[in-house]
Amino acid sequence: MLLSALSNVEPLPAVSEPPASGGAASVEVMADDEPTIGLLAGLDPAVAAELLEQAERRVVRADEVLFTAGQLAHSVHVLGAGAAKLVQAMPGGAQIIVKYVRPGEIFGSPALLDRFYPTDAVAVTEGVELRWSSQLVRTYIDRHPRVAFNVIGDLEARLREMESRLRDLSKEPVEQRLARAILKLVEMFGRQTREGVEIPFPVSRQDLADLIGSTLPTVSRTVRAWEAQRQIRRSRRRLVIADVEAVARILYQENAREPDHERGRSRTARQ
Amino acid sequence: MLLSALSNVEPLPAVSEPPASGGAASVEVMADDEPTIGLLAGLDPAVAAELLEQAERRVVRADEVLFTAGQLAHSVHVLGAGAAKLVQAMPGGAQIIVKYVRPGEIFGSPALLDRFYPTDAVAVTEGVELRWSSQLVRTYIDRHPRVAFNVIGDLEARLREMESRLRDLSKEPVEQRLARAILKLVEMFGRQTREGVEIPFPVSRQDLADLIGSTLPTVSRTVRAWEAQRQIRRSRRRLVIADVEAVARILYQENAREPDHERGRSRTARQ
DNA sequence: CGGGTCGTTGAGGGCTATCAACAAGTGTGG
DNA sequence: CCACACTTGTTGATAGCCCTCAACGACCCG
Repeated sequence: MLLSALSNVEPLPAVSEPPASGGAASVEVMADDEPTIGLLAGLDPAVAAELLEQAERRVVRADEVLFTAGQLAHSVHVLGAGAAKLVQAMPGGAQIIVKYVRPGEIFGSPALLDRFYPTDAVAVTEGVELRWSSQLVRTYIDRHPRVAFNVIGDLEARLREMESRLRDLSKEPVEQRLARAILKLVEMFGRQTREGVEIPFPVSRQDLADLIGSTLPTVSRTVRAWEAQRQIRRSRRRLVIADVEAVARILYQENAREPDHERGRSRTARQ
Repeated sequence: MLLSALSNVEPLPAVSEPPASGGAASVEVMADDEPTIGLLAGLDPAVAAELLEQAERRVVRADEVLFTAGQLAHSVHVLGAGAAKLVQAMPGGAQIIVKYVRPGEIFGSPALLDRFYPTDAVAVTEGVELRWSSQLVRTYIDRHPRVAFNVIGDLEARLREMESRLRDLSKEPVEQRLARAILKLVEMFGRQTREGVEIPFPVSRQDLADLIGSTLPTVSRTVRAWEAQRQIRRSRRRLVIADVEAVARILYQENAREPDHERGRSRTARQ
């Protein structure tokens, strides 16, 4: 009964490593419609199916809050479909978007350690959420170490992603940070349409600002300029990237001051 | 033979959760001299001892490179003593310090997944490094799931730390970021001396800049001002924080615009 | 004591946050 | 279906933080 549309996931592709997600702008558009659930990767198909069956499935509406920061984390979450954002509110009302979550990615993993959720999680589209009680996952980890590796892999990937964002935030101007953020969205969620690549959920200017650590007016101006150059369009609150490569090219404009021909890094080169 | 000074760690304190390391400025100074090795937490003492014995121990000099970014990660690392920094070089020669590592913390965990080290690791003091081949750790994870939880816990903690830094970097001016960074160093490495709390290894202005995403001259100016106010001193290349509370107070100066009395967040409040 | 690294300080200007007012889009109820 | 309220986005003006460039001083090590 809990098992429904998703039971067809059973024949899992074995051990599919998540893409390395390096800092470079590998411009690709998401292909698969059926999410690869990181947590189940590489498991004996029977075990995977069993674990999948025990997930609590739930349809979520857009803008629904999946959990909030500070709650005791009781379960581990994965999206079966849809998308969500992890948001951290700051004193004063500002907020940052820590991450967009796509189907298959684990979130809420602090549950495994009986910690508190560090962020709010908000669905940005209608979708399907799978939840496992932390206790259950722990028993699976005990019996199937592969599950632990899958969690570790996911956390490592997120850590790499955060490191990369930290780097960008420190050293790149808004324009490039914004380009990078959009390219990342394309890579994670982009759907090819006739008009270009579409991000299939609303992304407001404020969202973009919260993603790159900037402000609404600044983001607006920048995006506007790109709209004027026909690189980006907007159709009913959704971003459509008409010319992905043009956006990617922004990353290399005027940036990358030549790496300083001296052997030892000169002083100014370090910053 | 490999087993030497560290064998006395055997009677481990059970299940010591690492401190939550929240965003707030809990001003405390490190107390324990014998590191609690996260990887071994909560294990049967016999197993812990066994695993500890299998570590490859190595004395490292200050400034020694423990591994470099891009290398295939063959082992999981922990410091038995000393301190290290994880550094990510950026095109153009700039770099950022991703993290300072203290004794007991796991680093180089990508090894578990046969990935590549994402950063350079450089010792900042003489110290002791423990290494386990990734293969060995994996067999321990298979047999003792607690090891996996320890890794997960460590990664979670780092993720929280990164989120917190991302938040600060987005929204705080240099002065406060700097104060926060210094307080963090105090919390992680600070030793109480007669003159104040000392960070027991050299931290250059450039290091501080790389830590907060700023530049050497700016950091220099700021720190200089604090030195003039006797909050901070320097003795042979080491930071000494004379008045920790004064530094902590900087976090609250002029910051924290009042949280907006309206019920719904006003527009400007979000940014 | 000399070279090199690291730190200090000044001047200048660009980027972008901030403030503010208006426009456009979206959804709702009459 | 239109009008209205509300949210979201646009655009201008301004200020100021901090990066950049640059030159000099201090410290450390051989």
